[in-house]
Amino acid sequence: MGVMVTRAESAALTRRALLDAAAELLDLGGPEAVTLREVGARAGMTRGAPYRHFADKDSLLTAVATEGWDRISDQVRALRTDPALSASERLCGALHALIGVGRGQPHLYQLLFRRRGDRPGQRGEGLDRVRRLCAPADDTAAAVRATERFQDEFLAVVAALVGAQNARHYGALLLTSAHGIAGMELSGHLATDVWRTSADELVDTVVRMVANVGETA
Amino acid sequence: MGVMVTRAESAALTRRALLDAAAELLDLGGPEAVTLREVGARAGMTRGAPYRHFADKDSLLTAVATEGWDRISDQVRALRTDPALSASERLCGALHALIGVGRGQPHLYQLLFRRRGDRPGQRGEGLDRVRRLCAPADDTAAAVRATERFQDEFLAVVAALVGAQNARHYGALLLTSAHGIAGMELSGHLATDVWRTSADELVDTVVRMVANVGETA
DNA sequence: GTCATTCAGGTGACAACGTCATCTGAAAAC
DNA sequence: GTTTTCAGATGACGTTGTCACCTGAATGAC
Repeated sequence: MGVMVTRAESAALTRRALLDAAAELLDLGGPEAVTLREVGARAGMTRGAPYRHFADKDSLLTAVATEGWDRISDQVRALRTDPALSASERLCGALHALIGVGRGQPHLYQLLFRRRGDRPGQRGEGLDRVRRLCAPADDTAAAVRATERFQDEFLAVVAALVGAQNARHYGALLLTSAHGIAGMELSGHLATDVWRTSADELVDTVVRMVANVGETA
Repeated sequence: MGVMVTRAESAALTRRALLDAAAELLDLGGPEAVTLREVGARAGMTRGAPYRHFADKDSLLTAVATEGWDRISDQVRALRTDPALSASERLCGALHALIGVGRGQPHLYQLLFRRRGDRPGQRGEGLDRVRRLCAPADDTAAAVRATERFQDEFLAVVAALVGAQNARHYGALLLTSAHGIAGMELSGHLATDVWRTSADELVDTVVRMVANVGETA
């Protein structure tokens, strides 16, 4: 086994371990279960160690969300550049990719669509009064970049179906609808005796409606 | 001022005060800000008092959500029975009522669509081993009833526009869409340079699409 | 009217958590 | 070789949810 020497490599490795542990705990029990102590323990360290890599717990979760967005963006990109798929198939695939996250990793999904700027009361500058590195702003900026990348990818998929003119409006419509479907399925508000339908049916209907408009208009 | 005598009246009054305090704190700073100590203080009591009226913090929040659903249900009912409104106006009104909650009371809105059965690790039976009253199950059952009432009201509004046959499917479609629009507006994911549209525009588009289908079909 | 019971509320305590200041040892820079 | 940097450990503090225990007043039985 290669002995780890350089400090940069070690830091990158521990940061990765911290992110993995946080993501795993998030999947298991939501943000409440992401305890800095448990994260540190799973990464083979003690409680205060994460503070060397993340400003606070919120920054850690934000970094997890950033990687989640990156992963979805990659999925959408793969769909968009798959020559074996039609435009509508690519769109359906992108929407189902999003909903799939809601099903498989509901806590991560909620984290992805968390309210921005919800950073709870910061208690002033601390940690030897020096920690200018890994400031909270950096993590949020990276998260915003990641979501923008997803939005661009998704917009391109929509534009291929309804044209560049209507892409923005109908892209927002499709994304918000899929988000609402995923959210209500996730929260259990969709599986009621009242609505006797499924998330997949709803997605199909929305896509069909938008596709019809895209053709006629 | 009338002196409070009977114990039942006193209990009902303090329960009301607790709910009001919790709702106010929720609006101010989200569920994290709803501290049992602060709730008790605002209700003129000490920290442990709420446990005589609610099983735990989660039950208190669930009760707040129940009242939120009740209020929205009343709004929709008022719209539904307003003779001065057309069917589509009633639908738009109901959707905007929901989105209005997302704008005015975002934390309450998120609480309304919170995942069911997310009750975090209950630590066993406590409080003198007697507290069979105000069990957590009661609050959740009441919350479910409240959401069902909303669903029924909303379904009736939709049925008046697209007919009873398609009401369930398109009702779910409209509700999920509105929920997604509200959620993404609330989280800030809608106000991006990518989607140059607004929540109101999206709602109008969705309603128009569904109305068209309702007419043609 | 008397007395036992119920029960809303107060109080002390505990564990868990986020976070900070401080310390330490090794890598890195010079 | 010396100094600086910095990842990580450790002790500590304040806050929070929750519990067991206690108290006093309203309630119901007789």
